[in-house]
Amino acid sequence: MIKENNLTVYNSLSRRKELFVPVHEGMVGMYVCGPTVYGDGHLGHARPAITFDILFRYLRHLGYKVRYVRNITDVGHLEHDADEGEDKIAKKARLEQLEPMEVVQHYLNRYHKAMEKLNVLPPTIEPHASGHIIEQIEYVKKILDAGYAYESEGSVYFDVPKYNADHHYGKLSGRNIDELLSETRTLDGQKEKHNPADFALWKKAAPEHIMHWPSVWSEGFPGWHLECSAMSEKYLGVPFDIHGGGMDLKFPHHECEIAQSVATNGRDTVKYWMHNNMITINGQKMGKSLGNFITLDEFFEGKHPLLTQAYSPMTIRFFILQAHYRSTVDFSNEALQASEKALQRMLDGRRRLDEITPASEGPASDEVTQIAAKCYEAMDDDLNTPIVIANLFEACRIINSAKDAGLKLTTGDVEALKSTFDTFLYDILGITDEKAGGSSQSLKPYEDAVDLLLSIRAEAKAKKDWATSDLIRDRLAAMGFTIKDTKDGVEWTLQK
RNA sequence: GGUUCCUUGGCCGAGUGGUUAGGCGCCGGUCUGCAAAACCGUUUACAGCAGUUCGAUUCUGCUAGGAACCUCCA
Repeated sequence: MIKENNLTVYNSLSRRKELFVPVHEGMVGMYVCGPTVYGDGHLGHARPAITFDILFRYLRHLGYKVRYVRNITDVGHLEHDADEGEDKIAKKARLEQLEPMEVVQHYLNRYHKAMEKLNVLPPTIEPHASGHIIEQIEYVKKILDAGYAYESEGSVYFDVPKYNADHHYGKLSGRNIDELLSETRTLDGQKEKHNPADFALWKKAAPEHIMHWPSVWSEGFPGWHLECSAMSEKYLGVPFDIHGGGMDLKFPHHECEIAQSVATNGRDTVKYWMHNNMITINGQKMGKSLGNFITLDEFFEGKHPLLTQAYSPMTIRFFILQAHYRSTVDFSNEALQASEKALQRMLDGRRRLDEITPASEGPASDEVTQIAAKCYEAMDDDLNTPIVIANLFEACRIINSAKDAGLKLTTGDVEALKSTFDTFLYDILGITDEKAGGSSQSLKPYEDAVDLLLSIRAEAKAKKDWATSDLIRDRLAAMGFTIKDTKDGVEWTLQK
């Protein structure tokens, strides 16, 4: 059963927000371009993963059965000039003297671990490009049959001008063919192409190329853009609902996907194209090739010259969600620290909610019920997570006022607030509270020891023995414990 | 050069043709043996110029600055 809703999403193709209506009632197929696994995941990878995780979670919350496909690119991406067409994965493998698939597995494992820390749900299907060579070869054949491709020296190229005569090549990125024809840079292999704007569907492997497969054209490997067309259609059918990815993939990657799909199917296969914006560092895109990226593990451990401290995965997640997914967001320690504190305030609010004793029986007030309604409204408005968060902070203010300023809440208020937090903060935004789960058995005796010290301090305080009480407080603080004297007694936490 | 887009208060970041974003910080207050923490409250903005309008931060044009893409890239 689908919840009553008016979800609108910004469709990059139409450049406007559109009401989301699935192709098949009650079901959603979404495909998101996943990572190329030849290096550690960095902050940039977290953006699409989290953005589309939110979409995935929200669609499921609304009651849709969602098939979420996110691919693993482990073949086919070419290095530029100097590498002479050698596959990126293969190149790295040679440098490290490992099997290509060993490199893939290594980085894929690390990627999965980072995603798990960020509480990004796994997609329902995670296909590897290397596992779909047959499908990709079949796809090339279909494009050849449709007449939009040609073979040349063992490689197969997509005939962009021919395609553009029948359809519009460039409609997603807003490019027109004339400028592409005149401005595309000359790369090697150019002579084989009829036109510089044409792109490879199948590439004949050079002798030193490690990863290659047999085909009727040559021993080679599939072109850069083919895997997403082949795998999305295989698992989601035609047409399907949502295709996502980073904005940097609009051209050429997604433009070429559209061309391939339209050439094969004679129609558009994607209903909604969605693109997350970039994360910048000092105003510039964070990326592998720019050498200015910080890996996720470096964030979690604080080990990078640009980082003044470690940031927890939840801080990173919250930081990303505090900006809209279509805006660029600029990394800085100051911004991350602000998010860290903001997240604490949010989680404290939820925890304090459990400590509130309702002042009376009764239904929830309008002020309280409006919060959830506003959260739904914000999510429906193209996943406006910053507004959701702002509304949850409003809920925090109410909770804190009840706790500290005598605001009276009814049983209905408290229940409604709990439900709002659990739905939006935990289920939809995917924020977890690491402290809420209770501690592991092995730590218990140590925790008891800290409690014991603090109870001695309490006795000292009662006797106005400030020297002893301050000694315990200050020495514990020096070890990394934060001691909080609250109205209801002492609380402590250990900073990681 | 082309395409697309951005410029909001000390900082990060929403949004809107007239009505409170939110967070962090600052400041004030409550609490406290002191402190920290916590909580409450407060603060102010829409790059510049011109136009449309009763009224523009929000629409249009120009100027300045910046970004992404045009090459693997989230």
